[in-house]
Amino acid sequence: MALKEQKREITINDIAKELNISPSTVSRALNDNAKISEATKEKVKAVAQDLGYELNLVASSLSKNKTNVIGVIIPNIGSQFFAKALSGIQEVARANGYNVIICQTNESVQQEVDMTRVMNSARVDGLVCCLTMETKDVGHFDVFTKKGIPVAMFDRVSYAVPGPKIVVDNYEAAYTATEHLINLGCKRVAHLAGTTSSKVFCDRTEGFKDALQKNDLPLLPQYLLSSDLTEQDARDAVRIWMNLPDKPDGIVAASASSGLIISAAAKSAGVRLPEDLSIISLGNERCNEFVTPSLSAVDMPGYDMGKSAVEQLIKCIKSEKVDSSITLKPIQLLIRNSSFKH
Amino acid sequence: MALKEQKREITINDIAKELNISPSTVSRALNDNAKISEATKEKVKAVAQDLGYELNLVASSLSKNKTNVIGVIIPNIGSQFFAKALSGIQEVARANGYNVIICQTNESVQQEVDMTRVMNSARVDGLVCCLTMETKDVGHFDVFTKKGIPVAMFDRVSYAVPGPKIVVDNYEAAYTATEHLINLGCKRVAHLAGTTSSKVFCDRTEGFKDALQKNDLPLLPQYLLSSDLTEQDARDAVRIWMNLPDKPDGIVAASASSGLIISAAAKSAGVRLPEDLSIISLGNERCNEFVTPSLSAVDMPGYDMGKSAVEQLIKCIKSEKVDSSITLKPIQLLIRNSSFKH
DNA sequence: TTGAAAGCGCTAACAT
DNA sequence: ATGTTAGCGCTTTCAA
Repeated sequence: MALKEQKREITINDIAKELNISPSTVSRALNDNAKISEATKEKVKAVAQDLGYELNLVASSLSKNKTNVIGVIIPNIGSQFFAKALSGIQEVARANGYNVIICQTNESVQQEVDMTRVMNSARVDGLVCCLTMETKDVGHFDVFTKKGIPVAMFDRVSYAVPGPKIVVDNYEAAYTATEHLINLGCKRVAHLAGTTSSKVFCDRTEGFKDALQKNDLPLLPQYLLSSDLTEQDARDAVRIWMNLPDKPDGIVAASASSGLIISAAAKSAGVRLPEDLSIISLGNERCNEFVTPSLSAVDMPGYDMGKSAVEQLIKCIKSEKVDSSITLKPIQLLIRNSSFKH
Repeated sequence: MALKEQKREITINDIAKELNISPSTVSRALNDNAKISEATKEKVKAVAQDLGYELNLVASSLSKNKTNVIGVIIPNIGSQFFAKALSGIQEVARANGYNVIICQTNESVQQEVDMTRVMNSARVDGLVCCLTMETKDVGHFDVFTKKGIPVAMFDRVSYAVPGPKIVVDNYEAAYTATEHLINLGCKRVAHLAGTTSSKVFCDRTEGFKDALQKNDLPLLPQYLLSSDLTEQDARDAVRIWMNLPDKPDGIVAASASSGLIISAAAKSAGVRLPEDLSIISLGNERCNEFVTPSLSAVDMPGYDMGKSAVEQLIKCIKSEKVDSSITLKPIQLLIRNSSFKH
């Protein structure tokens, strides 16, 4: 136990006194203001260093009415997609001198609403956001829009909120994945879909349906299961499908995690992969390479999306214009052994 | 493109004018000060709501000399251990009204040093930190210690910095894992160790060595490989070991990721798991359950460690005492098929 | 090139 | 129970 030492922080006033100059000169010198002589700058910086001065960002923010902080609201850090996005966000932010404050919503709309209030109170200069799967109403972003604080959204976005959007074509992702299975020779392709309240998952479902139709395959209702994509949902889906008289011979999983579970469940049910059943997941995780058979996937570029979101956001902050451009990031079909034609 | 609207923020002064009372009364009312009449509080809150007032945390922080922000410095968000820790940190922080600003060091000491400066400038109320594998000198934390700002460290800690420490017994983890393989009948147990500049990995190596010794197994130098645990390192290790006349029949991997790669590499080299080779990794990831054979591991409780770190930190912040207690979190041996006795 | 002074929005000691 | 006032540390007009 050590008592808190009451060493007051060094301020620009301390530096000013030390040099017998005014605080404003010190401030300007430290900020490399053009009108300050090199001599003064050097002296000021030397003393600052000597005294161990560090800018008080709180005071600076208050007086500049700018915090240099970007707020990030994401559903959960646990998913590799978001972890990568966060890395991208972090890196670009830091490289541009922004700090990042982060909140997870855990897919709860209420938490999302709460978090926007926190971000507003913190007076962030901009917001990067991926909505929860359930977010319908986006009124909680109005406060930023009204103040001209830009909000960049990625992946799960709402076009009702102005600001840059970074997305992938989820329809195409599912279409490509489904067609890949069909090209492999699959005749009975099933889809474990996500919640219908999320556009991302609706698009994926549409892509799935259209791929079947374009390839003259019937869409059997029992082959299209919608769920929250929990572990249990995935296991249930496999159980249901494998008890059908006409078992599917191909499965498109709406998420990376459900794909992994489907594959594991099918395997332990004695289904031979990929001979009897091909599987592909929408969303790729590191693990997909390690399982047996390795799991094919459509990769969504998380890192890139996070990176672009902040880049666009900073552009808005700097220009004081809110640009509602849409950036479509390319997806990538990763064919692995779970869907390999022999 | 929308032009930034210049709507000034609502302040307590606006509320004060509206009600013909003083700003301090407003401030007190909003903060539920005991000396303010219920009637006034209600009026103030009603008007605040009406006007869409939101506390300016920047101004509040400056005047209170307290930001309600906790800084977090971690090596990388990509690892599941840190992602979980971050979740724990986030949750406890938010539940206690703290915001969290996060920086990744990417295992770079220089970045770690830079990040401490940022955190200092941001005047965080406390710091949660997991050191890089290479951090030796910890002078960059002195600035916090001197000011009485608590620094809680977890996993990779330095006892040279005062403050709570949340750790696991890495010696025990490796000892337990190694002995588990020995009990299985393994006679030639190898260890892919991490860098010797990190205490965590040194402890693990010691645990490995001692388990061999206590069980009267020789420690052959070629069975103990130290590395940075990159993907390439893991592959190289497998190649080296599998070309030995006396191939190991058990491997203890110093990290979760290296364990997964070792297992995959061994499999594709045609080694039968677990018949010819048992594998266990120190650190568990979701993926360990999904690979074939499922990969045994010693689980390190990331979520719990993050949670405790913040709990202890907040205790220090509130009491204005820096408590250097050490919390040892229990580890868990997860026996899966990669080390299963038949 | 530098200084003086006001102000960012809130809090808190002191007064009433 | 409420008002007055000063101040947190910095930036920024305006003046010199």
